[in-house]
Amino acid sequence: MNIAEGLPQQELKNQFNKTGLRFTPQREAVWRIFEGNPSGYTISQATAALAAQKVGQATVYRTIRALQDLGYLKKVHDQNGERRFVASRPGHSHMLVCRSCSRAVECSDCDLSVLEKLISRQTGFAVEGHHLEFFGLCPECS
Amino acid sequence: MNIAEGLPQQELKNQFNKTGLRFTPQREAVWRIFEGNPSGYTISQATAALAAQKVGQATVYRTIRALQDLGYLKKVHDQNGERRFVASRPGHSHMLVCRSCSRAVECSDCDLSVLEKLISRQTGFAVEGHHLEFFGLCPECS
DNA sequence: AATTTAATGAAAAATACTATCAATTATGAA
DNA sequence: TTCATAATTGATAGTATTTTTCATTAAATT
Repeated sequence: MNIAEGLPQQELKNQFNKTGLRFTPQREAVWRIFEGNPSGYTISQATAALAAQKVGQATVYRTIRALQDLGYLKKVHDQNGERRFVASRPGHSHMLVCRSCSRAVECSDCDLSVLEKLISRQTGFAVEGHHLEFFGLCPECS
Repeated sequence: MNIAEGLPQQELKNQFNKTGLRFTPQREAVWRIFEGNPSGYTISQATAALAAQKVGQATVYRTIRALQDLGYLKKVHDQNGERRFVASRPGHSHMLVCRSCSRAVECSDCDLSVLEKLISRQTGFAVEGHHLEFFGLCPECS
């Protein structure tokens, strides 16, 4: 039931290669811990977990950024306001985060265009996009 | 046209006093720079601006946190993904941030309950709330 | 195999944030 | 007002986080 379950490693490798980057064993190791955990990790949790696999701290930082840039990691905020990264599919979507276990699921994109029009009228802004994050209790924690 | 324009200093003072805190000249200085700038400040911008007014770094950190807790500062993300703080009224609301000048305006709360119900059905989550931030171009930058 | 390019990781550097504590300032009671 | 109490400040030290550097290693290309 992972967000990115069934994502072929090949797709990720291709995405890296497309921009001249290499899908190294270290980068694969980083991806694997996220792919395997729907609650994701804070940076410090990830560096700790990956240190056990002999992946250096700088590499973790660099890889998390790369995965973010490719759209395979998204940033969310847990109950404590701490920043976590969770596996996701590329593209715009919204995240729904459990306040108890931090499990995150991706919501299919919801149409806020009506809202954006309303806000444009109210404020005079040309609204171009939004970030939306939901929080609540996941089925297991309910 | 500031978000918090016309907010009486008195109200802020009362809010501080209500919890046993004092509205000191330093805290007032912090508040004033935010009140006067709809684009808000990053922490480092704020510490720099306030150092010129002889407000110490620790006090800036402490005061920003206090103003946040009281609801008079809200955190937004600018075009570079950097965290800024902008003056706001207490309570739940959404922020609309200009990608060019970082000017932020507060949107009256918009009803996402229909969306939340839909997401509950789709995911099984008990949705309790959300964070929503819009970005676009403000009238001046359009 | 030789060459070129990218990635790694250890360490240093830079940045961000928090805690400590003596001195100062405000508040309230007498 | 004066004294006692409590909160605040800011300098500094301390901790944590993130980025950069660079020599080395590994991968891709020729």
